[in-house]
Amino acid sequence: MDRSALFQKFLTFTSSVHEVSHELTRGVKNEDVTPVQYKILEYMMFSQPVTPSEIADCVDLSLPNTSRELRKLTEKGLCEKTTDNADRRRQLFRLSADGQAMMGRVFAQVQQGFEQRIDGLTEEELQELEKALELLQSKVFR
Amino acid sequence: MDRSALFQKFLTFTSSVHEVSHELTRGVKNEDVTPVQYKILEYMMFSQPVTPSEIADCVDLSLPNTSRELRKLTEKGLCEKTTDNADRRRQLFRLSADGQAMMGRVFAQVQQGFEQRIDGLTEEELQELEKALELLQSKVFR
DNA sequence: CCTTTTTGTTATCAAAAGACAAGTACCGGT
DNA sequence: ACCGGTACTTGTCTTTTGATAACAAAAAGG
Repeated sequence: MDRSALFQKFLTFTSSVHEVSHELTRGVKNEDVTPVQYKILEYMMFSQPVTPSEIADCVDLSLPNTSRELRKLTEKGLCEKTTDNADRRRQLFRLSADGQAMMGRVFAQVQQGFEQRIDGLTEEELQELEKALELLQSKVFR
Repeated sequence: MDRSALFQKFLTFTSSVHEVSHELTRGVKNEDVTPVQYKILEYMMFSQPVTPSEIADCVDLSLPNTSRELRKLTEKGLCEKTTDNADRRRQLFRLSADGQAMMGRVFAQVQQGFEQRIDGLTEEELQELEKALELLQSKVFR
């Protein structure tokens, strides 16, 4: 196997993935959140509740800046803050009803774009697709 | 096939791809370019020469801001500007020797990270990998 | 108690990025 | 030669993001 050729394919592939996901989330700009704020909300969709430290780690933001953006999101009514009673230094953030609703809209749009892309594929092709996703996920993108 | 389940896998997959490519290009911050400037240089690696309009389209930047960033990159000696003689309104940008060298370093580092990830895979697994990349590229990320 | 450490917030400042108005130079057609 | 459109540049202003110092509150461990 020619490793360099494989690497080339890897490069164009990742570039395509970026392009497509950018394309799919394009409509997010309608909503009143900045890119960084969106990343935070997206992260909160997967794990809730979260502390500022966790967000800072995963979204690659300093703690002070994370705190600032969380405050802005809270002011916009997209997330809510509570104090952890087990350790009162820790603050727990979760999406508010509005935040849930907004991210729901975004994901629905992304899903629709995805469905459109795989529209017309046979059942067999879908199965191959799933296998390919799992394979790459387990062997390269982990 | 459960489309929702497939969509879920798609989501976690793209998120993993982002994470990994972020991880692989982490060292770029050593070089003296901003993220936007890096995207421009990366684009120039694939197609050269390019006009400001093409860059603006592909990197999703307004023309004035593209022009500004290209000026900065030129001042840093990372790219060069020439006028298209066929149409003297058009400006052609290409990487300078320094720019080529820098992007070469970055790509070498990315390649090394990639090799490391696929290290230990058998010849057969590599073949499967290639197939999977091609499949996803052709059916979803196009 | 009394440090020390952890967790988070606030306040600034600077750099990067986005938006937009205005201007220059060139092309293509008339 | 003129005119409308294209390609790009310049200048300016705002917002977003990044970095850092200083602070407060709670926990952890003597």
